[in-house]
Parts: sequence; C-alpha cells; structure tokens
Amino acid sequence: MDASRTASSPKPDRFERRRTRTRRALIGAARQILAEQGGAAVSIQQIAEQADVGFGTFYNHFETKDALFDAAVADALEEYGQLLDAATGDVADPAERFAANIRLTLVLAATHPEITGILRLRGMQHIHASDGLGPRALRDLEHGRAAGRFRIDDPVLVLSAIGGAVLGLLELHTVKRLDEGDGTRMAELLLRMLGLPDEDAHEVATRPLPALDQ
Amino acid sequence: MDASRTASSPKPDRFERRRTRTRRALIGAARQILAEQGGAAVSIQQIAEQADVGFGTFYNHFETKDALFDAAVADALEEYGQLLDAATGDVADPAERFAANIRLTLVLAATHPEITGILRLRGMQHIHASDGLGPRALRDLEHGRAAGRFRIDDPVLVLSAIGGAVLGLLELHTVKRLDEGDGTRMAELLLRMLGLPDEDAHEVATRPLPALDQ
DNA sequence: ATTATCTATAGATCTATAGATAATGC
DNA sequence: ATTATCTATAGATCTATAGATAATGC
Repeated sequence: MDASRTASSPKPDRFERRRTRTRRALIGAARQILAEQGGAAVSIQQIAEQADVGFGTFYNHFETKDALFDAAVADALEEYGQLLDAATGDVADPAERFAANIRLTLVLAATHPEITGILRLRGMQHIHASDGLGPRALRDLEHGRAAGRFRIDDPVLVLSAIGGAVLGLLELHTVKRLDEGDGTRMAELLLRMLGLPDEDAHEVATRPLPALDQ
Repeated sequence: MDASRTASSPKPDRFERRRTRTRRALIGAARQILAEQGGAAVSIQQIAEQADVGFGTFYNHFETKDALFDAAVADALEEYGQLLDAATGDVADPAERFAANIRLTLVLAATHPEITGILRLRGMQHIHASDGLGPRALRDLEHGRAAGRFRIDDPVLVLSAIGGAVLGLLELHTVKRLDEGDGTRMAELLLRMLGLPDEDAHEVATRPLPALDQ
C-alpha cells in the first residue's frame, strides 16, 4: 500500500475516479431508459438529467447518443454473461449447464428486469457479435458436441435458433406472466432440439438449479 | 355493371382511388425505409420525399410517424403471411406445412428482402399479436398437435421459441450468406423440438418445396 | 362545391460548442 | 496549473398547421 503506483494501471487518481463515476452515471441512465422505453425518442438533455449530470458533460464522454446506447447495451449484456458464468461455471455436464443458463435467464427476468429488458430489445443484434453472449453460448454448444451430448451439425445455425428462442420467451414475458417453470419447459424444448432423447431432456432440465449470487 | 353502386363498398370514386394511391405511396416509402435502416432517425419530410408526396399530405393520412410505421409493418407482415398461405395452403400434413413455411421464409429472404427485413426488425413484437403471424402459426401448431404429429404441451411457449428462432436465422442472414439448405436445416431442428423422431424430422424437412407464386 | 394535395412558415425542439465555474494535483 | 463539469446559446433541424392550388363530382 505504500509503493508508488505501478505503470500498468495508468493513474486511478481522484480525477480519474470522478470521470469514471460520471461515465457510469451516464451508462446507468442509458440502461434504465433503454429498458423502460427502448430509447428511441429520448434527447441527450433528458439522458443528462436522468444521470444527474450537466448537459455539456455528455459530450465529454460520448460523441453521440448511439455511442452511449451501444456502450450501455454492451455493459448490460456483459453483466448478464458474468452473472450466468458465476452461477453455472461449476456445472460439469454441458447439457445441464446449458439448461441452467436458459432457466436462470427467466429467473433474471424477475430479479433483474433492466438487464433482461435490454437483452430482449437489443440482444438479437449481438448474438453473432464477437463479444459477450455469442462466443459464450457457442463455447457451450461446442463443449456439448465434443462431449457427445449434442447432436448438431452447424453450431452457428443452432446458436441463432437458441438465441432467438430465448428472446422470444422474454418477449412472451412482457405479454403474459411467466415463472421459473416456463424457463424449464423452454430448456427442455431446446435440449430436444439439440438432440437429447426426450427423457434425458426432461431429466436434465429439471435438475436442481444453481442460485444466482447477486 | 350498370347497376348503381351497392351501399356495402362506400364509394370507390376517383377521389377515393387517389387517396388510396397516396396512402400506398406513404406505406411503400415507410416499408423501404424500415427495411433499409430501421426507420429510427428519419424525418417526416424525408418520408414524404421518398413517397414523392407533398410534406403536408402526410398529415392527411397519418397522425404521427409511428402510426405510419405501424401501418407499414402490419402491411408487410400481412403480405408475408399471405405469400406463405398461398404457397403452402394445400399441404395436408401439418408437419410438412410447418417445415415448408420455415424453408420458404429463407427463400423470401432472397426474393423479398424488404419484407424479410421488416420481419427481422419488427416481427418479434408481433409474434403474440392478435393479427397476422401469431394466430397463423398457432393454428399450424394446434393442427399438428391434434393430428398427433407434434408432442407439445404449451403451444404459446413453443410459438415463442419458433418465432424467435426464425428471426434469429434472418439475423444470421445479415451476417453470413445463407441458402435454402440453411432453411431446411432450421426446419429440421425445429421439427425435432416439436417432438418428431430424428429420421421423420429429416424426411419431412427435405420433401419437395412448394413454389412461391409471386 | 368538395376534397386532396401542395407550399410556406411559425414555434418548438435538439445538438454541439464556447466560455465560466468547480475540483484536484503538485 | 490542469482537468472535469456546468451553464448559456447559436444554429440546425423537425413538426404541425394555415392557406393556396389542383383535381374531381354533379
């Protein structure tokens, strides 16, 4: 604690911390606005107000509204991925881990409506992005295939189907109250699609569900 | 042909035809704009220009930009549904008809990019709407279940998965060139999800595909 | 005479920036 | 002295409407 700062982390001085705080406030405001109303018709002025930040400060951190929204979406989806990784990282069976991730998404819809709202509205465009969800899900699919659990030819095609199906479920959630059981049923359907025999799919999808940390 | 007009159809006089033509021009412009760039940042002025219509005329037909876009989405999705109905209405086997609808959607992605572009961007919000696609797809699912072809408990949940999967496939199409075979593979995956044995799913998904009229 | 369309414009935003103020480092 | 934030504002849209023009009906 007495050593001078290493060069690796540039300078977490008070300037930098204030800057980061302001940036977080803007991203937080953008996340809330995105989840609540999609962010289509919001002015930079309103965003700054929501973030409790001076109007001109916005331009100190982002060039355009879209740049902020993109950062906010990336932020929320990264948090989503980390929540799931933390909860299911220890599950050894790829099929079980896959099912748990699906089921936990529906749990998150109740506990983290902001994240799942953003996932629902913007997730589709990120399924095949090089960051975050796509690679994570692909990794699980490849594991399952390598383990002989999933009988699939084209993981990328399957990823499209799975990602879309999950977003469809979140969409249904806005129309009709869903519970954890619906997540389990969806997981079972998708395991069937992945090639598990019916009984296996049911058994795997109904195993005890790991808890979320947060 | 000589009788005066019946009261049922009010008055298709030249006024009305001109009005309809103008409205179609606005909807056509909105469809094109929606498919090309989502329509987020387009002014009413630009829409009117694209439709080759005076600016003030817009307000003669729609109260707001969103109202026009909603009408344009409904128009495109209705056309999508009718194209599929016309092509697969004669297919007797519900599973085969279902698969053909999926496969033809990918054909349409090549021949009707405007419609599939709108489907991709706005379709999710219409899966569970009372008009158009949702009811059509639900009808097919119920038929298949009644015929003992599909082993599913909750058609609405399944509809979410299928609708999302198709939109996910269209999203993939924007990233990676897909062909008819990808539609067939997706249909096979979804038939498996619906409970068909693997061989049946493959056989049904690869039957000769009805042609589109238009 | 009636209806739809078009042109022009007032008023209301909204964005981007300039310059002033506040916080921190040294 | 430096950096971030805030306040105020000019200029650029954009929307909605009013009034003029064109098309059609009778």
